[in-house]
Amino acid sequence: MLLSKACVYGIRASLFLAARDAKGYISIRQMGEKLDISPHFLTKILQQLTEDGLLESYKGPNGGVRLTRSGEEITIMEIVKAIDGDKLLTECALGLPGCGVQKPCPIHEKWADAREGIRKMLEGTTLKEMAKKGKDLDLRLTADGGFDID
Amino acid sequence: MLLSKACVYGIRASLFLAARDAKGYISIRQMGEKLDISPHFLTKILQQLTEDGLLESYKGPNGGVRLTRSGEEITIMEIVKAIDGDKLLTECALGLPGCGVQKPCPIHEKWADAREGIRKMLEGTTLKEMAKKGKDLDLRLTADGGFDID
DNA sequence: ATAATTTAGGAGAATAAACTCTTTAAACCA
DNA sequence: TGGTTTAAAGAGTTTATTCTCCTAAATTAT
Repeated sequence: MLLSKACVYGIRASLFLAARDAKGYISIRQMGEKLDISPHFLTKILQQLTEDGLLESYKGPNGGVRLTRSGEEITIMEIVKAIDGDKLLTECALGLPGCGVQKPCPIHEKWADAREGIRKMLEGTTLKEMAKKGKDLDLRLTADGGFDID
Repeated sequence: MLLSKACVYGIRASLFLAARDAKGYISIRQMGEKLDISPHFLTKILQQLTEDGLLESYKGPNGGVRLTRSGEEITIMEIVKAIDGDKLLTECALGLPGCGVQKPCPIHEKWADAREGIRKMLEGTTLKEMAKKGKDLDLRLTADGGFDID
């Protein structure tokens, strides 16, 4: 699999946040229910995004999490890096120790090309853009198969 | 990770076979030692390739495995499919249940493009081609970091 | 025949990933 | 102050992957 489940959950939750019109905090429990992700697990995942500065959290009643920056400025790449790291974009596809530019493995170059495609996709896609498309076309995000946020 | 470890091991072993000048069987134990992969584990993995018809095996002294077809005709795609299946090329990147053409998720289209890059890489790379490049340039394949086969 | 070599097959251990539960800390409200 | 709501932190459980080991079956050599 390209992305870990934790990473996918993180993306979906971030997308959910970007799609919300409301600016305030929303609780992770609520999000978990909407997205059909265990709230406890989601808490763990979003903690990483908070540590990385992508989200900010607030405790107590009416607390929760929200995006620190506008959805236009946040790419999926940032979320992937925060959760899965950047091994997807740096590591050799055959995982040979020490494979690099000096002494590459036989598919190093071809894989580098394919990887660039992935990088472009991740870097070239903002949360807002995805959220807008999702809302306009009523695409699939939440557990019920729709894009209803509120 | 894009490919499972088992899959990477399968590719490296197949590449090893394609790079050999000798036509006969070679034991999995020998290959495992050269490639620094547990022979028992490698046996399990290569069984899948044998079941899939990519390899043929022979028991007894001087037995082992060999490619059924010429290395020119075998692409990495076939090995990946035999070991990891084709979920990498069919499943949605966000893994949403039921995501498809009719009701895609918001990154469905972009991911489809990136995925095509991966598919082209896997389908467009033959074992022989990799083996030749590996030998010519003495690239990295075996545990010692070289491409010495015999 | 008997022993040696090798793949096949399956059970099991070790590790990692995914997920759950409990406790703690912060913030709010009555 | 005391209770409620929420994220944070960490321990524990389950599941999947990776890897090891043992036995069986096939083939060869003596």
